[in-house]
Amino acid sequence: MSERKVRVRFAPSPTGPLHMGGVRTALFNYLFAKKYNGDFILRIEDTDQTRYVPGAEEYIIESLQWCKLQFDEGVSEGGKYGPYRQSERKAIYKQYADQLIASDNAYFAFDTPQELDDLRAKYEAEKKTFTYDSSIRKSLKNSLAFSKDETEKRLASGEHYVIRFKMPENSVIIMQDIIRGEVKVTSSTVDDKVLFKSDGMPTYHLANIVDDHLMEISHVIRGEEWLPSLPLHVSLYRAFGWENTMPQFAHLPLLLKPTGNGKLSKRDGDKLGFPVFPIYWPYGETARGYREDGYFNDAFINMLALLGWNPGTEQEIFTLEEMIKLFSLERVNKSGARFDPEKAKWFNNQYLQKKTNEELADLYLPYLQGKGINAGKMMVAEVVALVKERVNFVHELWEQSFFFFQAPESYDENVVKKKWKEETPEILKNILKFLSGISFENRNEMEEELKKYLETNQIGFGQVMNALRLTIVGSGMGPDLLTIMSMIGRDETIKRVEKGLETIKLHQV
RNA sequence: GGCCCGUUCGUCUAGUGGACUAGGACGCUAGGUUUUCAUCCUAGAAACAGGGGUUCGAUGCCCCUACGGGCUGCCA
Repeated sequence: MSERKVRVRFAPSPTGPLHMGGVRTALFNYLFAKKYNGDFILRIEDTDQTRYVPGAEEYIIESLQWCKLQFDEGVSEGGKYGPYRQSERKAIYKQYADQLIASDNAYFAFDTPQELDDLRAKYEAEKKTFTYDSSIRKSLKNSLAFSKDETEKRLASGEHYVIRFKMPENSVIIMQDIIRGEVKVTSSTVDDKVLFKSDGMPTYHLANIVDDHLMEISHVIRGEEWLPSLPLHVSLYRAFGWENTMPQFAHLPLLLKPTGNGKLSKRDGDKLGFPVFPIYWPYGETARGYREDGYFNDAFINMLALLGWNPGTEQEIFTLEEMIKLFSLERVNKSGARFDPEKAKWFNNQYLQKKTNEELADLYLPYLQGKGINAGKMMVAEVVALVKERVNFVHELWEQSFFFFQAPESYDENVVKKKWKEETPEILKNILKFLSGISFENRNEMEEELKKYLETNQIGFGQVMNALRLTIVGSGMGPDLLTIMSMIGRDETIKRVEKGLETIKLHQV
């Protein structure tokens, strides 16, 4: 067994906001690394200068920070395998491409993008697919087809060229994937991928092999969309002579849309009303984030972890530490996981219910201040205790508890219709007198008094409570009414009942 | 089209040849608790894609079909 230190990398491309699928890939890498006391590395794959988006790199870092996924090495942590930004490693790649040319594993190609586009279009018209491979490479413009002199001449003249991998012919490439087991592919079905671009930058394929090798990456854990290029990557390791230190591969199942077909994409969020990104993306076409939508970072991570992985028990709520302990790539599913926004809410609910009233009060206080309400923490904690089980998010606390802080501004029509009877105003007027004569200090004593009062006056409990609630809360919802009354106090209670008596009567006319 | 990967309740999943009357969770439905609403409790509906093998025995192994997904760029 190899005693190699576990080193994994998360290698996003800074082309926009990182979506939740990417966060999950980072999570699985992190869990795996920490489980084996290994290193978790951030490498920025910015080899495509045309797709670079300012702010994306910072966004990625902030997102993962919010998720509490700490890197051991990376663009901001540094490390002895740096630099960790591929654009800053530019000088490294050319020599490796040259090495492949020298060993006859790669060749120069002079076909212009336009020529290739035309070829693809021509093939398309005949319902065929153009692939730059061993069957055709000899008839295209490259150093395999040209004489040595011709190639030299073109190179010397400064003609643009790319370096393509000379994919081995007619061999069966057998690969091992930790999640999927053995995967076999006939090499002839893989095309001669570009390794080095005419702008002097490597493609992903070259850069990722070279960097993983140089950075001593032990395991490559990435999305399933990379599985088709695994034969190429394995062939590259072989061509370089690095097969004995080649990392082990694990291709994660994709995250699918909640409804319809296909993998989860940016647009789905707007359409179905849930965030696709971890945090708010502020540039260009902005996008909402889980953080801003009120999700707790640990709930978000927990939810993500269970999409494609589970420890085989019935436990569903895990701390990061528990996940690290229990994680294993062998227990990652093979099939794509459809994301369910409803279950995401449930996870947040679970985390919210676990918080203490004081913790929630601290989170709720700024929200209240935003509404212009200055309430003490003790009082808010009391309120939170009464309504927290009714909400999934901190911001939902407001609609469940606003009546502790301000009088209702309207009255629910349906409740008025159902509970506001002809005799109601008369009953409430009498209740008003009763209320001004009792203490509001103790909720239970209030109930005793009220019961006595209702009994002597021959009034039913429900008859008065529903209407009373309507005037105090504005609808038929909320926690125990006497508790609410005792908390807002006698003056406020009486004010609301009087206002209700006025307003609701007017409604009836 | 070609290549590759996959397929258990609507969704996330448990299941590693007999323990399966296929378990849990979300959601849904019904009942109970609650003066209201929500919570909570209880119950319920709900799945092995289809067909062939292999085996004494297939959810689990093999093959085919169907369906789903990914890739097919000088993108990653």
